[in-house]
Amino acid sequence: MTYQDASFAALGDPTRRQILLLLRDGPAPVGTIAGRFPVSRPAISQHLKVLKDAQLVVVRPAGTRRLYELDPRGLAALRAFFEQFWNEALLAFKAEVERPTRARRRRTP
Amino acid sequence: MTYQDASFAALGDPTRRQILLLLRDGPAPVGTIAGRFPVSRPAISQHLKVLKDAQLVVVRPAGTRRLYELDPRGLAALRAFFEQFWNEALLAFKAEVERPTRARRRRTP
DNA sequence: CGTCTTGGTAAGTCATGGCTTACGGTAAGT
DNA sequence: ACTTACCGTAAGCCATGACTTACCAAGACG
Repeated sequence: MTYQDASFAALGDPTRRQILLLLRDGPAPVGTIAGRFPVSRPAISQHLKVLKDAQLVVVRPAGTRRLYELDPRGLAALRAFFEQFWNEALLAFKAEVERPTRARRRRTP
Repeated sequence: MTYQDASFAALGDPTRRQILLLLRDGPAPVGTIAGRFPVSRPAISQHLKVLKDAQLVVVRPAGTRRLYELDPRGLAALRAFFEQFWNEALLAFKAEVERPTRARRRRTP
């Protein structure tokens, strides 16, 4: 499984998306993150593992705690993918619209 | 469930992402799409339903066939979300780096 | 009309994934 | 050294979801 596949799969879960949104405010330890969600701490640990495997977050040990923060690598990759797809889709739309006016009648003939 | 939730969930499946990539080349009927994948036609129909509910594709009946094509609405929404998230994440990174030089020693004191 | 093509839906199977509790392991504080 | 705080992992449960086959509706076409 590529990192991109893993990233999209990771984004499929609402809790994981919320975690990413939360981490925009800066690094946070597991306990703090878990405190914001109605699920157990191990559940959050598992989500963080998925996000880490997808290169969407990185860990940094700090004493007995582990600080998680956003990983620019995965985020940049996702953004690039979207940007490219969007552009190509736009081209397709244009080509569609500008297609040699086929049966494009005003009023009824 | 919001359209955005539905969109991200829809992107979680590799086959559905492939379908979207395929539809960049323009509208296609179900049979043609199904022919490109190693799964049955009903499976594709179900995937298309998910994509439609997520506003990522639209259907247009054409005789006995149904042409599926990309839906700019959902795609634009996703792109906007990513763009915003990326920008905010960038700000967070900057704030992180430019934080009042805390214990930033050159060489060892 | 009858038939053939096209495709959506129902029902059932099976794997996956998200959750929980229980446990173990490491660093900090006394 | 003993205890406490923090967190990852294992094991098991259960809902969800991706797939199959079977069936049915509707437009094209002789």
